[in-house]
Amino acid sequence: MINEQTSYRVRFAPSPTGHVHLGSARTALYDYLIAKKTGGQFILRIEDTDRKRLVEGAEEELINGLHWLGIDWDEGPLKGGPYGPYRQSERKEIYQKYARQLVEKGWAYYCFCSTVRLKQVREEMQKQKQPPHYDGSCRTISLEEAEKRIENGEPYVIRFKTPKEGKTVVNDLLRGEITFENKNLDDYIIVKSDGWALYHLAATVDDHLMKITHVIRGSEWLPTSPLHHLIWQAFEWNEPTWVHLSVFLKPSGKGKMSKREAVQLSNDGYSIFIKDLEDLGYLPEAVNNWIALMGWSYDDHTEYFTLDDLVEKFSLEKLNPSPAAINFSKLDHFNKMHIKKLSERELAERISPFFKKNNIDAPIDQLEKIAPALKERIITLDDSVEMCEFLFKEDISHEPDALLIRDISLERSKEISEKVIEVVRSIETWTLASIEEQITAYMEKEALEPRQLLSYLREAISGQRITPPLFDCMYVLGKEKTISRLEGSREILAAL
RNA sequence: GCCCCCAUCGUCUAGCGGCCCAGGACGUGGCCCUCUCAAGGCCAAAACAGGGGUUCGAUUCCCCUUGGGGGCACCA
Repeated sequence: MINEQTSYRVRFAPSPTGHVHLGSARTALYDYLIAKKTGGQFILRIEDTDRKRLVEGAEEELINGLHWLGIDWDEGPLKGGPYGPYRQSERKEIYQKYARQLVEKGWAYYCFCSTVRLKQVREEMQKQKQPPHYDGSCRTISLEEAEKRIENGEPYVIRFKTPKEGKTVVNDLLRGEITFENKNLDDYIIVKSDGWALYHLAATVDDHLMKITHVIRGSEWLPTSPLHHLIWQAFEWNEPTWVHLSVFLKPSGKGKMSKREAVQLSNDGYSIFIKDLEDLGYLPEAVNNWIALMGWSYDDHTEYFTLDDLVEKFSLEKLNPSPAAINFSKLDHFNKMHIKKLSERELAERISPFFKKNNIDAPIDQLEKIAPALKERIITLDDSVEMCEFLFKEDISHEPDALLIRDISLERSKEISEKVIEVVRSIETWTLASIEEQITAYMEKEALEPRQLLSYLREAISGQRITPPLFDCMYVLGKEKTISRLEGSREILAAL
């Protein structure tokens, strides 16, 4: 049963019915990693057979999300491939053909029960404390009679004829053998009355036709896995290796993510949707690193991974089957780590869009100069705007009181605000080193503490209480602008 | 109600019978460094759900209980 093939063919098969969330992204990532690692192929397949649930733009969002994360597929939409089409909505006839095969082999049957009757049956079963299953009343209809009724235009579905006795054993890579009593299984519908195949049939047929060796999917599929196993057997096809991933729980660890929690999260500056993460200032590198480690580990201490590292180190055997609570402070941590690893130029390029979004004209070259200081202190990319927008704005404002130098008289403050301008003027070569040297010398001369003079200068040139290191700020601001801001502050003080 | 899965610090996890009076990371607290904010350094508190077995020896294997999660659609 275990697949001996060394290069894996895996598929990520989302349905375009909403936003892509962390759980799907992690499945896609694992698919990508194991395909790359084994020199196999990663197939993207769109499962859009339920026409009613389609959401406009969802497929585009999905593709953008994967691109942003750097997860590229070998076969699928946009790329094509030898086993296409890769959109299930374009494969309707294929599923019908195989469904018919199942009927002919006696593994499936036509069912003419109305939804009204089905509902009644279910309710009756529940009243009797039985699993709410189909009662199998159409099982006994002969193929001949069924075909006649179909010809007469009677609506029908196709059901899988699940054995009533015995057991079905599914082999999961992480959990081993899982045994299900057939009597607890249902005669699941595999083709709807509109002629579209349901997941169970469509995915099985596609996985076979696309030569998938390993199916990596969420553990919400575990309860229907015996059905899938049975369908594979009915076709006498070689089953892929099943890997059911754990689910993600909400940050508290109690229950899975609900809509309410998702809203609460976005109020806190977080999101479980991939499309939001970019705008929130997260790096795809960090997101990958973070989700990779939710349910997988490499050893007892390594935590920092690039995508390439992951490709090299990833293995299905180290997957953890237990559910994992989402921990956003860990995302922040990884974001900091990956920001630090960025070159100054790269960081400048990545934060630039956030300045644009805030209508601040921040030249890349300037951003690059402040990048070293920024690297050490921003958590998300957008933090950089708040921290150094004053460098690029024309006007800044002050609370007059904030300009007062601590522990000295107002007169002395005024005097220093005057003199320090001369010191700055006298700096001939505007470099980080000379700025620091001259200011420090002046500070000593006046017997001022750093917390006095430098705090004043910080407020004077920025209007902010928190900035990157002062000398870096002055350096990037430029001599002229520094002087004019010091003059502005001097005026405010003089008026007090 | 029925079926299935899971179970180590608050959280993510290492551990696949003795290396473990349980290791790492995030977060938390303290100290040092310091021009703000960070970063960095050092230190601390913090876990094997409970009960039975198996074994010379269980966090590791088995069973039960409890707890948590998932599923029971003409959705995936």
